[in-house]
Amino acid sequence: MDSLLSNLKIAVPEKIYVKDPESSSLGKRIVEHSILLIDEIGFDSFTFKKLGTLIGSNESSIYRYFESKHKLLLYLSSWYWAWIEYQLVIETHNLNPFDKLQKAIEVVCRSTKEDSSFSHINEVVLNRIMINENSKSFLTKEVDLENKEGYFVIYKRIVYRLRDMVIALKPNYKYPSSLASTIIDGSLHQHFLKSHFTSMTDCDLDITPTQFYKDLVSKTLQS
Amino acid sequence: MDSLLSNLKIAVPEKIYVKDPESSSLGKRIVEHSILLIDEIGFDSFTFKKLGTLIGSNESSIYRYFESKHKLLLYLSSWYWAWIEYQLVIETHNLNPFDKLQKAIEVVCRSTKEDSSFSHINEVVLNRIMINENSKSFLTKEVDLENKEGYFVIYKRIVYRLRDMVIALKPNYKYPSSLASTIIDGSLHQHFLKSHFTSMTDCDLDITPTQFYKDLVSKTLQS
DNA sequence: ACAAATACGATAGTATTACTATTATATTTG
DNA sequence: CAAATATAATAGTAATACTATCGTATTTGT
Repeated sequence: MDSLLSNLKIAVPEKIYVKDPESSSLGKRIVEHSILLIDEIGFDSFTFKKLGTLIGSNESSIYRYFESKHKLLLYLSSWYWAWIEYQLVIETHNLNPFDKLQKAIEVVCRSTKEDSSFSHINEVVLNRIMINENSKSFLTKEVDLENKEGYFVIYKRIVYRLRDMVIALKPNYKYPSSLASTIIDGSLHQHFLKSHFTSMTDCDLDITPTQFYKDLVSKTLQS
Repeated sequence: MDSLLSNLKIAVPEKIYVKDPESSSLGKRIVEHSILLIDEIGFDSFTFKKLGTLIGSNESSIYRYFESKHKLLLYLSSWYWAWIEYQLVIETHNLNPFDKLQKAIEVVCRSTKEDSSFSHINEVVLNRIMINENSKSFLTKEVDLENKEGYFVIYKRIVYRLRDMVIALKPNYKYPSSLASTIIDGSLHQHFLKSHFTSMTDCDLDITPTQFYKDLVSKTLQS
């Protein structure tokens, strides 16, 4: 899988960036270290100035790639979901409807354990960022405008893929879209609870969000 | 009826505020209009200076009630969940386990349609704020510290109540806590999708998040 | 190889934010 | 009526989230 990925470029909606960070080594360093810095100090405290200092570059140079830190978060989010989508397509290929959905849940709910190192992006850390910060990419007053601009297409496509698998397995189920979006958003939430509010989840070292959602979905669709 | 009486006067953890906003008319005006202003411009653009101007008071006076806008959000969130808990206890009283859980789901998932006007707080608008901003109250780097300080006790108590109802109905179900927290967080998310990402949810004018979660839970626990 | 285009770094500047501190005045209470 | 308390007004600070300009380095096309 790693070798396949090395020939593929994760495609992110163009309007998100001013200049494609994949097109230069500075751009790659910006993305690479923004992930590490956001993970370390949190998105709220993260600034382009701090990032500039960290990578020995200038604040103004970073603005030539991303017009704001919010756009950078949208970029990271899109990249993450594109990467998940890639795994989703490959790993669910050629399975029967039931196994396909079960495998899909596994792909979207599992926590990333290994940095595939086919790129400058550390997927383990990026996964942590998504758990802590992903909601902030759409919980804004500009969400409708940004949605129109296409900034959330990849995220939505994942939900559609899951929804279609639900429909394929159980055509008369009434809430395939809501079930799909609940799994995606809910599993990030369960991972968060696991780290910060252990009393509100059953997930721990032994039980994973994947198991919870696999069980939930199979019971919901069996009857 | 355990904590019903103690919640009649909506009780918020004391450490959240510097001075109890319920103790003065200025305090009440701060809370009342912060809700309206956050709803209008969003929490990210909300500042104490703007609120001061709006209520014809001074920024510095607001700081005597809340030490930061984040603490104010924690206050609003606690107030909201305390108010939900109040309804939860009353409306689920004396029902059998199945009806009790179904009613509980209704209470936590329904959108507020009427301002009960028993206070200066507009519950309809507060409900909208929770849909858009509630996650921001815990998705921070300070979450563990603030959790220790007890800022999330009411929110957690709601999850525990739901969890206990799940256990009462189906003692051998493996994931009662995760199911409970999924309902609470997930229903706010479904409401958000309904307003901004209609293609990712089945909820609309006819179908409510309540229906989706009632169906989900009864199917999950029946088998 | 050379000019032109582009990228980057350095510096400066702006309006706003998220506060803290001080003092003066108004209001409540004992 | 005095003392205590609450509020308002003003000022100030460091940081944020940018924009603008300019000079130099690097890349590129011919």
